[in-house]
Amino acid sequence: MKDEVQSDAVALDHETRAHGDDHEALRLWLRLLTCTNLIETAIRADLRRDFDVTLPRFDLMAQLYRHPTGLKMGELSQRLMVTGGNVTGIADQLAKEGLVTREPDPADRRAWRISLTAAGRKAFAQMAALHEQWVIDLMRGLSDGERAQLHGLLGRLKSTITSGSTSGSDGSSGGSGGSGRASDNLGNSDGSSGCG
Amino acid sequence: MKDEVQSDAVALDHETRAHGDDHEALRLWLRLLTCTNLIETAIRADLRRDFDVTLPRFDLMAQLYRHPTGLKMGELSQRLMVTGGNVTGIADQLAKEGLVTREPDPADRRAWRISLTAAGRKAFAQMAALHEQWVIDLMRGLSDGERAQLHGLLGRLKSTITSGSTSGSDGSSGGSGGSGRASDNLGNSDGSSGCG
DNA sequence: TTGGGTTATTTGACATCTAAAGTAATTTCA
DNA sequence: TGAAATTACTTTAGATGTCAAATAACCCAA
Repeated sequence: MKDEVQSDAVALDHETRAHGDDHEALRLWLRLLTCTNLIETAIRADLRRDFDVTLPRFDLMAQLYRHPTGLKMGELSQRLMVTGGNVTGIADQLAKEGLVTREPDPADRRAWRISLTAAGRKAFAQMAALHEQWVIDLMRGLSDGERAQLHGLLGRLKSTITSGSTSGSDGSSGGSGGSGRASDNLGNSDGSSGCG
Repeated sequence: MKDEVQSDAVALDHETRAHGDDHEALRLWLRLLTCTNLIETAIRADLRRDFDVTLPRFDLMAQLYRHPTGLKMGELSQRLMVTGGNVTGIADQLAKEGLVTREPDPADRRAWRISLTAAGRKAFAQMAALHEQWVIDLMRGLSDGERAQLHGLLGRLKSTITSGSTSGSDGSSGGSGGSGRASDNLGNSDGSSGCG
């Protein structure tokens, strides 16, 4: 084992792009992006290795696991923070694999109610435990206090973004605001790649 | 202003999936994911609206902007934290649009050296200024101190993940470590969607 | 009750991405 | 030197994702 990996070897990533004269807000954003990418990549690999399942499928099942009653496509779209069309595809596949069911919503003929099948619920439960352990592992370098502090700050950041949604500071950006369809999915509350 | 937006209206997102008995590390991860998604979605929409450019293309150009000498495909792959095949595709398109050039690396016939063309450099410079303003805007809800603190904590998290890469805590996860190819891109340093 | 406007999903065209396999050039090392 | 192991990229197949347009069902009001 070469000893060069540890000490000075600066990792290359988004943040590397940051420059001395960049605003600290920009550097903060790049670092946030890097952390998310690192964790996501790790979990994705873990899920594939141990369960041969993809992250989006896992995420969708995770949401359903919390709602035995089932969720509508739109609700899934919001919680997963992806477009409706995307959910259609993933749900279709899971249904084809017998992990979820698609049933017409009794109260609204336009909507569908998606829920986990017994097989899906069982499969997810197994994955969830391990998944949670992976996340705990990834975070174990931070102390309890640091994690709490980080959680709090991210909460502030989230509410900041969610509320001041008009975006266009005052600079030169065009007017705009909610454009077409993508904004339908905004205004969620916290992420979905959780587990059980 | 309606007072309903602030108080109770819980946003739906990944974090919504978190449950009372979930480990706090898991909730932290979901919140981190949500924040990243929110910012990414906003910036993606801004880029499309004002410059009709996609985020990955912007990111790739951002990296090159910092390196007038050019970067090799592999370096781009590392910094952008995506697979090599992905970079091939995006670089090809940018080349076709005349924004970057692909030249054989004089020192290594296997490698290519990608750099911005004059047009690409000019185009990026225009986007960068506005992009940085958008990010500053998105973060303006946090005080200088909070941003600094967040930056620091994320830095700790990043180094934590980067170093303790063996992943399998001690729990039941399989052995593993670097699997096949994706891990080639790990070990970077901070994100890439930065701007000028 | 009949329009018109809104909402829930799907579809289609494309742009990203990953994972895995293939190609070619470089290094290592006996 | 010369074959084995590496490294840099590309390619292929398939899964995600977005955006915009199309459908269908719901809701409100005149």
